Amino acid sequence: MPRSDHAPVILWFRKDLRLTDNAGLVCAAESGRPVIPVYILEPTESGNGPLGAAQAWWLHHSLEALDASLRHIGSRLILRRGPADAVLGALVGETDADRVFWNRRYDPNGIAVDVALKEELTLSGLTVRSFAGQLLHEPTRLKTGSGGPYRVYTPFWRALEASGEPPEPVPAPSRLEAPAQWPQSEALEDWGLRPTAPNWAAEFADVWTPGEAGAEAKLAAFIERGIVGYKSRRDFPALPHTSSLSPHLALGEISPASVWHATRGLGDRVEAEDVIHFRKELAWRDFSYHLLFHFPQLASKNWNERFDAFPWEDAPDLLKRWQRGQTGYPIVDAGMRQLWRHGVMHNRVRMIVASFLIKDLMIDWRLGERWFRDTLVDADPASNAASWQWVAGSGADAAPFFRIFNPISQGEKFDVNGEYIRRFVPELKDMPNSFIHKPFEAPLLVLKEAGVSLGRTYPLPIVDHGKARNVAMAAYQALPRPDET
DNA sequence: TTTTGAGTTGTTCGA
DNA sequence: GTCGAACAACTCAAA
Repeated sequence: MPRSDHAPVILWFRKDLRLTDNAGLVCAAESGRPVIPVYILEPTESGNGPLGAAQAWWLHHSLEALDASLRHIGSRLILRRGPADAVLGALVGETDADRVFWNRRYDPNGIAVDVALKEELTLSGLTVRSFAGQLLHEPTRLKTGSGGPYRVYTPFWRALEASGEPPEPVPAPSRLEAPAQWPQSEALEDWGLRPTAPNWAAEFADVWTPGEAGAEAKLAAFIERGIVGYKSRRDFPALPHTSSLSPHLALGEISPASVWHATRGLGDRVEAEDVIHFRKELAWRDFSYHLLFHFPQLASKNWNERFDAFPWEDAPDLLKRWQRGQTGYPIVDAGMRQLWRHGVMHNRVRMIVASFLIKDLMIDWRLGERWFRDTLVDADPASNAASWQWVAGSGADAAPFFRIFNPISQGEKFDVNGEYIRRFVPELKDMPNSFIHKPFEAPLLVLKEAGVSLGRTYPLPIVDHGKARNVAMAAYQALPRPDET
């Protein structure tokens, strides 16, 4: 038998750290050849884009989990650092592999690297194959009637719904053939992905189990309990009715198609409306990638250029107070502290804190985007940028400028009993419900009984929301009209 | 080509 | 306390 029939396949893992519903992996397994799974830690300027500190923690544990899963099917994960072309070139030389498989990624950096790499490897005689699986549908699949990309979510959703279900997930292979000799792997510990001193990620492990099994457990729990009443209850940050799948999806520990199909056939137990609203959230993720694909500067430039003239404040002290959860507005502080402690923030609270940074503090949304990217375990280049622009009003299909969240009424509406506040802002835990969202309006006696001393145990508000709102409205109204630019 | 209906997530004010 | 209107105009998507 000619030697090339047994030349190994290199399977390059990227944002698809899973065995189930992994098209590239299945194809490699079915080739009947030895498979060499590899993960490459690429420099930030190439490949995956900047890796935030919180997500780096996650990645460490996810790679550990992936290696363990691979060992169960007779394989293992090879770890290498460096630019993808150099690393793959070296691996090909060391292993005599003649084909490289991967699943496609859709962020602009990743696309650029992959396109160049595919050409380079193909020219040097290798077979390169890439597969879909990071999104429900690839970002070029849905087009408007005139052939362009969608800019409004609702028509995008209708088109997605009308275009049929995403492909059925494919099962994990039961066995991978090992190469005669494993190439060298770097040690995960040497990558320094976890924080050392101070260990700000100490509580992450209480909340999260990175890896495919953790993702499946979260999904099962959500299908069992969370999805019931999802449409209305998902807005309440103290309730466990969001799926918490975003960090798992961000690194591809579970595929969006698997999640989509898991919400089928739930019968009478779950209202159809709840399923639809959950799927619409999955579709938002696709819509964000659709936007990013067609507007690669989504994270750095206003999608709507009119906003280039917005008079952002240069206020590093206020930015720091926001980052630390010391604004004096309890719902904002609770959200920012949840983010710091758990690497995540409830979706509704994200809107509130984002609105506060942009509209109350008039700080550039890009600074908020950057902070989220560094602190969220679910940091995603498309969702993060698209959502910040949505709140700023500069994005596609964005919030109108007059939609300015009131941090007091949002708190009163969605955290009625202050449960979420008490969890993350313990210095307010004894405040009565009537003032927990606005301690600055509480009579002295109430404060005293709750053990709160404003400006000492809990900050005074750093801005007056009412005044700040008027200033922001005026700034938005003063933006040049499109025909004046 | 032109027209038309519609557009994630809110707040405030006045009747 | 409740309710509807105003808060702006713009641009998209499809007929």
